[in-house]
Amino acid sequence: MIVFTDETCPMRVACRAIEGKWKLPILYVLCENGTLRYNELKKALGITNVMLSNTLKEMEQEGLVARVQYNEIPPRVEYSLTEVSGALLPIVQAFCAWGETLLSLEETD
Amino acid sequence: MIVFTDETCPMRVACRAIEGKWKLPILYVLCENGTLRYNELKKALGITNVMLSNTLKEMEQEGLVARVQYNEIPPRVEYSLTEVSGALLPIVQAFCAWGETLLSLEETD
DNA sequence: CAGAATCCGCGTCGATACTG
DNA sequence: CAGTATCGACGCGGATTCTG
Repeated sequence: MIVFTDETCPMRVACRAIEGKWKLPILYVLCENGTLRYNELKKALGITNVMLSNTLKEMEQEGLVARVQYNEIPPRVEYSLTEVSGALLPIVQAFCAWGETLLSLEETD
Repeated sequence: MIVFTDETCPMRVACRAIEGKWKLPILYVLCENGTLRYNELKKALGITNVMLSNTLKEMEQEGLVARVQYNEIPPRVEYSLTEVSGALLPIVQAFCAWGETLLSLEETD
């Protein structure tokens, strides 16, 4: 029987990579909109500074987002997908499509 | 710009459906193994009674798992995917494949 | 076997204010 | 503009025990 408890269970590894409330949403808006600035992410997500900056920092370390900082005034920092997270694009889109069917199911009851 | 804050954002709807620590893992083991009994789920996941029974109850109400109870002694209850959650199968598998690539990346560093 | 009940720590998450 | 600092609440999630 396939189990989730194995350290090498791929689903376990994948789940750990996107755990938390905001990682998937962040990947989503980056998928849909491409490169975004910090405040654009914030608006698109409806997230607080604490959660956004912490989550982005984690994701950067895990290689899920790329951060580019321009030394201008006012500051400009842009976030985008990486090679690793870019591979999630079809999955994100399929997952989204599934969300649409859920939505249409809700309407009919 | 595509935003996550809209109530009708499909990603938002989809995320809400699988939120929490255990819903995706449960769907995964049901995808991989087919119908499972309560204790089989428990073993495959490494989850406590509280979390398993609560999460299953939620998922049943949301239409993500089907519960069939046989009135035998000792009791037997079997859980399986539904039409709605069955649609997630390709996504779960793709997500798993992504987990494999993560795993292979970990090995090489 | 398939849960329900209870108790509780700790991490998640958010609001608010502040800074280079 | 792009964050950091601090504080606090809430509830997720777990250990243990018990039941039909």
